[in-house]
Amino acid sequence: IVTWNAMLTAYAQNGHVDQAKSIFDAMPHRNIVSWTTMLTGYALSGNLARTKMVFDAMPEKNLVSWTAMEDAYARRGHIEEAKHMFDEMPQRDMFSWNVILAAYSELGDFHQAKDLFETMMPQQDLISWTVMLAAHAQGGDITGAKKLFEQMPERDTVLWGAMLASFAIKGRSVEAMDLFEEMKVGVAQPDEACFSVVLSLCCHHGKVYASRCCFVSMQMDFGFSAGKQHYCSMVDVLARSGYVAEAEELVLVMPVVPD
RNA sequence: UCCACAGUGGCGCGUAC
Repeated sequence: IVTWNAMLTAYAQNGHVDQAKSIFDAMPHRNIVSWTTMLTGYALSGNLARTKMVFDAMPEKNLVSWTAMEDAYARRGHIEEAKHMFDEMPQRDMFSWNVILAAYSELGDFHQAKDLFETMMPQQDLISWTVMLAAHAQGGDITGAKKLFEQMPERDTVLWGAMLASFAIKGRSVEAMDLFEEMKVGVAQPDEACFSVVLSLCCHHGKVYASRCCFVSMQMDFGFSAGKQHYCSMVDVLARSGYVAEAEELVLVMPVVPD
């Protein structure tokens, strides 16, 4: 059953929900994991009606399936239904709390999010903090975001990335770059998303040399392979700075399909 | 008791509008 479920997941999470359904029907046995996998498969494909049908048809439900349904509504912007799931579910854990928190944040309902975070949630974890940091930044309160960041007892790469992106999006380039330098000396491990943010920042300011250093360092020092966004920034900054031939060369040699 | 398969966070792509 675990092997069948693993197959199911492979199809369902890669956009082949119809093949997943075939496997689901062909499986000798199905358990709650199989059902929940199908539920998320339909949710990922954007078919909310089918998602709900699976949820209703499940022979048994647990916290994971309730949360998956809650998340499916939240991601389609159906906050009322998501909240309803949340209210109706038999138990709650950090996942279900964070889903509803992220839903308010995503909708730009900062006050609901803040209220939930500060007074209603029984506790908060790193993910809740990251959502709130992003919510502050999204609402333009970069100072509040920074304060949250500095107060954090623990920080992971995603949280650093959220702070970095918040600075970058609000035009606080110097702080963004300082933060990135701090990461690179070993305080935290930057990932591809961090490099994307920094590259687009360098690009935006027309800093060809800095862009190039960043682009090279990402691959040489950190072992990441450049993706479409990274190439896009490099090509952009080169071309805009008059290095049209170099930009063209890069497009020709890059292992990415140009869009 | 622990270990395999399903649910939550940052940039972007895609999808939708």
